[in-house]
Amino acid sequence: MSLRQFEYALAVAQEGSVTAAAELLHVAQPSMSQQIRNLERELGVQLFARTPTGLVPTVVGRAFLREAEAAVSAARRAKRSFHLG
Amino acid sequence: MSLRQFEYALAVAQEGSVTAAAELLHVAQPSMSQQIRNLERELGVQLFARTPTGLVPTVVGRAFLREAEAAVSAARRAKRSFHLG
DNA sequence: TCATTTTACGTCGCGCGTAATGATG
DNA sequence: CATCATTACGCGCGACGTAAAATGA
Repeated sequence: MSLRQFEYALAVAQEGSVTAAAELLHVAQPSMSQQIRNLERELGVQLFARTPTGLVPTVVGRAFLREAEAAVSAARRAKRSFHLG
Repeated sequence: MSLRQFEYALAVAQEGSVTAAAELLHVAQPSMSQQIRNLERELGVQLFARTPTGLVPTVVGRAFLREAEAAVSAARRAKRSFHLG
């Protein structure tokens, strides 16, 4: 369970497909597909429903994505926090 | 820049030394020392001042740690988010 | 047949532990 | 010399990309 996987899941949710999310983040599409599955496997939960045209978040997926968004945002703030103080 | 590194930095800040933080998180002490340095190198900032008795956060370190805490908390909530909805 | 995801597989970076070294009182 | 951190080094896992296969309209 890594920040990178969180970013992947958020991108998939935003783009609606693994393919679009992968090119958005400049990674190979199978790599992203694999990481989404790894994340679901580790959590023991299906985050996305597979449709012929892409992936759509499940109910539990949406709950997860809200927290993942908070985690990624906080991590980005952490990365830049020293620019202020 | 990973969640694990965030947890390491928080543990070091809490415990006041790499040694204590390492045994708290059940990792070898040099491994944690290395990760702290990797984190500082990646950020380009010294997060902790080295003293003979351990490590104490710098000013920028404290700013970083606040955000890191938020990121780790959010990640933990994400991990358990599906237990509710 | 075209768009998608998934599986298979080899590679490479990196996080880890052990051991050795450095630094400080 | 005791106690801390750091450096050195090798191992193993996992994230990645390429290629091939599956699935569906």
